Amino acid sequence: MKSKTTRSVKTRGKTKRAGAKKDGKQRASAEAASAKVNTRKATQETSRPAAPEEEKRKRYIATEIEKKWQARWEADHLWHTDLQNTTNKFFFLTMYPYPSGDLHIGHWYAMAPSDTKVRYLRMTGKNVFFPIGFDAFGLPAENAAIKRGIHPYKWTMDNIANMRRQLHTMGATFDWEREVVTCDPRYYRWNQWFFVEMFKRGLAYKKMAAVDWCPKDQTVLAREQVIGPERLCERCDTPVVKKDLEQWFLRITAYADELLDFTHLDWPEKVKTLQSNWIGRSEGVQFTMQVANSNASFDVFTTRQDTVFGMTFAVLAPEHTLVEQITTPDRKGEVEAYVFKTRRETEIDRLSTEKVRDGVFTGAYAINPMNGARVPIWIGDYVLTTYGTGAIMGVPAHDERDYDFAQRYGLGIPVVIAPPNWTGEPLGAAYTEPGTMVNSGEFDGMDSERGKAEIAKVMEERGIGKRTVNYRLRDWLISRQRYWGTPIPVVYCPEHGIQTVPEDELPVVLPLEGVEFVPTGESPLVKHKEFQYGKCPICGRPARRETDTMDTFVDSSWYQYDYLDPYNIQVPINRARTETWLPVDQYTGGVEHAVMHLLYTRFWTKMMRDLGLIHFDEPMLRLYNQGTILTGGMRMSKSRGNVVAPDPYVQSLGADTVRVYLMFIGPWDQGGDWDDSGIGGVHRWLQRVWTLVNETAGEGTPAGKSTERRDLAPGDERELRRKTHQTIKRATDDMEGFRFNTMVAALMEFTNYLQKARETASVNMEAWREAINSLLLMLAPSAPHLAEELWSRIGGPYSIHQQAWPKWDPKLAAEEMMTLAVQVNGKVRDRIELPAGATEAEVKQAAMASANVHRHLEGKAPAQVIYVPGRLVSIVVR
RNA sequence: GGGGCGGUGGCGGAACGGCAGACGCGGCGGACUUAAAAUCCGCUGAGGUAACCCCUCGUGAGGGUUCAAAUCCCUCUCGCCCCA
Repeated sequence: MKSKTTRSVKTRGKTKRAGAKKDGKQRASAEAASAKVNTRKATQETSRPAAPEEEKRKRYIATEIEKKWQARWEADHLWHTDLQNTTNKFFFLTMYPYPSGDLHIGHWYAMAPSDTKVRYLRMTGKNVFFPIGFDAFGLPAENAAIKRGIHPYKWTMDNIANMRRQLHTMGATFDWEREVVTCDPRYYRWNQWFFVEMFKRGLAYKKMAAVDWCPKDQTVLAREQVIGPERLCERCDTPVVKKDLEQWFLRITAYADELLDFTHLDWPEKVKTLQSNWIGRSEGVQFTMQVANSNASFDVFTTRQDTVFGMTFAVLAPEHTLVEQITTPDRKGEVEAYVFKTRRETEIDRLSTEKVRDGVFTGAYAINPMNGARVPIWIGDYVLTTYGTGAIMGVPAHDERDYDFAQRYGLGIPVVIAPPNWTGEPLGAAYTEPGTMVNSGEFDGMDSERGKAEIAKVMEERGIGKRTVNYRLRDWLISRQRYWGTPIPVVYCPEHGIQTVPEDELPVVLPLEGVEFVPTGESPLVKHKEFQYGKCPICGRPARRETDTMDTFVDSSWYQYDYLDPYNIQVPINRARTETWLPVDQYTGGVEHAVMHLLYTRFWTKMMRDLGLIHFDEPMLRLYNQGTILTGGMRMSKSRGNVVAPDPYVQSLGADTVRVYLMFIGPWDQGGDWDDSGIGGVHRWLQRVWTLVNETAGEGTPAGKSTERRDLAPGDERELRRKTHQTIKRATDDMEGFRFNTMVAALMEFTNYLQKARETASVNMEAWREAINSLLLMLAPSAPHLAEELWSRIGGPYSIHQQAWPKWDPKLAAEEMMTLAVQVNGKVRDRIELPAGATEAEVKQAAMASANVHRHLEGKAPAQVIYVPGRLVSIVVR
C-alpha cells in the first residue's frame, strides 16, 4: 500500500500531466527534486528511518499532524490570554455546553465556526479571550443517578473529562486555564452570595406558586418531566396536577422596563422582538368591581377601558381566591369540578385558540363601576392568575375570546365601539379596532382612542381604578425540588423565621456523601437530615436548612464574569479585569435561549450593576445566533438517541475536514439536517491544497518546473496577483460577516485557479509565493492544523496563527478587462469584452457593433441605451 | 387569528434590482490501471437541434412596478418559529 512503487506511479502520473511529451526528462527532474528533499530530511532527523518519514511528507495524514500541533500549541500556551494586556481586547464567548457525556456534531457546529472567527480576529490583531466551561448542574445527572446508580457528581465529572478530550480534538483555541465548572463549590458559592445580596434588597423572595405536582410520587416535577398532552408523570404515568407551594423567586420584573431597552445592543432583531414580546408590556387601567350583595370585591386589569360600557359578564381564573367565597350553594358542584379539571391543564393549553373556551357560572354578580350594571361572574380557564389580576371584564363585542365565550353561553353582545359606517346591526365577530364610542353614556361620540385616556382619567377621579402598566413577564421562579443544583442559602429558625446564611459561612455545600438516589420523586436533600441541620444566625439555635436548589439558569447568568478569575474565592468578581474585559464583545449561541438565558443574564448584569460591582448595563454587546443541526428534522439530543458523533469523522478525515465541512454546508445561521454526503469533497479539497503546497515546498518552484521555466509572462503574473488579492478581499468580507460557507468557496476557487495556473502558465516565483502564503493564511482559521503544517513546510515562522491576516490591495485586485452583457429588450443577446476603463460612449459603440445585437434589433433604432458601469448594456427598442 | 423567517437544478447551497445556479455533492463520459480504488480531465437546469452556434422556457402559484425582478410591491399557497 505505502510501497515505493505506488509513489513512483503517482509521481509519473503527475509529471505527465504537468509536462507535454517529455516523460523521461520530467520524471528525471521530479525524482531528482524529491531525492534532494529526502537527503535534507534524512540529515535533519537521522534517528528515524528515511522511507516512512518520506512517506509522511507526501501524504496528508490528518490525525498525525493534528495531534502534533495540538500538543505544540498547548505546550506553548498559545491560547492562554494575558488579561493584564488590555490593548485591543476582545472577549469572544460561545455558550458553554451541558456535559451530557458526548460531544456531538451540533456542538461542533456551534463551536468550530466560533473558533474560526476567533482565530481570524487574532490574526487581525485582536487580543482575544475565548474561554470555555461546563454548565454542570442539572436534571440529567440526577436521572442517571436514579436509573443507573451513578452519583451525579461522578457522572458529571466523567462526562466533563470525556468532553474535554473531545473538545481538544477540535483544535479550538479555548483558554483551558480558566475553565469554569458550575457544580464546583468554588463557583456556586457566588450563586449563593448573589442570592443573599438579592434577598437583602428584596430582589429574592418566597411566595406561593402553582407548580406541577404528581399526587402519587408526592413531588413537584420539572416542566420537562410532564409528558405529553395528557400531562402524565414521567415515572408513574399518573396525571399531574397544579399545586400551590412556597417557592423562591427573583424579582426580574423590577427590571422589566429596562430590559425592554435594546438601544446599545447589536443583537438580532428576532431576539429583541422575542424578548419584548416575552416581557409583554401593556398600559391600561386596573379597577375594582364590587360583588353584588356582598362586601367582597376583586380587581380587573384591562387595556381596553374604552369598552367598559360593553361589559356583560366578568370572568375569574378558576384558581382565583374569591371563587370559593362567592360561589352560590347551587353552583358549588359544577364550579369545583371545573376547578379540578383546570388544574390538569397547562397555560399553553389554556391559552390555545384551538381550544373551546368554556367556563362555569358562579351564581354571583358583580357591579360595573361605570354604569352600575349587574353582570354575572363566571370562572373560565382562559383567565390566568399569572397574568394581570386573575380576573377580567367580559366585553364580547370587542374582544375575540370574550366574543366566543358569550356566544357559547348566550350572553349579551352590545356594541360600544362603532366600526366605520356602522348602522346598528349586531356584529358577526368581535370588533377590536378603534372606532366611535356608542352606548357609553357621557362618552358617546368620542373617538375610542381618546376614550381610553378619558375613561382612565374619570376612573381615577372617582376612585374606581388607576392607570397601570402590566407585564406578561413573571418573576423568575428559581426553586427546584432537586438535589443536583446550588443549595439555596437559607435556614428556617423556629423563632426568627427565614434567615439567609451569613457570608462567612458560604458556601452551603451540597453534600456528596450520604445521599440516596431512589425513585421516590423526592429530592435526596429532603431525606438528608444532616444537611438540613443548620443554625440560626441570630439566636444560634438549630434551624432547618432549605432543601430546594436553584434553577441552573442562575449558573449561566453570570458565568462570563467568572471566566476572568475562576480561582478567586475572595470576591465574586475580579473588578479590575471586569472593568477592562467586559462586556462580552461577541456572543454566539442558539436562538433557543432568546427568552430564558439571554434575558436572565441581562437581568443579572443590571442587578450586579445596582450592587455596585460593575458600571455597565448589558452583558453582551453583540450576539450571533447560529442555526441548529438536526437529524431527521429533530434536534439532536442524547435522550432522543439521534446524536451524530464527530469522532469517527475526526479519526478518518481529520478535525480540519469536519470543521471546514460544517462551515461549508450552508449559511451558519441556517443550520439544517445533518448529511455527510459532501464531506469527502471538502477532504479532497484539503488534500489538493496539501499537494499543491508541498510541491512548492519540496521543489522550490511550482510544479517542478524550475529547470525549464520560461521567461515571465507579465500578463500571467498580473492575473495571479489579481486572483490572490480578489480572494483576500472576498475571504475578508465573508469572515467579517460570518459567511463561512462562501469564504470556503472562495478559497476553493482560488485553489482551483492555482492548480490550473501551475500547469498552464509560467509563473513568477514572488507572485506564486504570495499566492501560496495568502492561501495558507486564509485557511489557517478554518483548517488550523493543516495550515500550520504546510506553513512550517514552506519555511514560515511559527506559528501561522500568530501571523497577520493578509491585506488586499485594491489596485492589484482590479480587473483590467470587463465583460459586459448586452441586452436587447431585457434579454441577454451578446457579451462584449472591453478594457476596464472604457468610457460609456465606447461601451455603447461596442455594444451596437455586435452582430447578435443587430440581428435582434431587426433594423429598428434603439429607443434607449442604458449602461450600467462594469455590468451590462441594456438596449431598448419599441 | 397576529407577527417573523423561509420555498432557487437530483441534493447542500451562490447571486450590491443588472449575465440565475458560484462552490461542493451526486451523475455521465474519458485518462491512468491486468482490474478496482485513489487521482486527474471534460460534461452536467429543462426543452428544441445529430452537434455547434443559436432559440424557447425556467428561482412555490398568480399579478404589478421597472429598460431589467430570485431580489421591490400586492394576492394566494406551503414549511418552520414566536405571540395570542
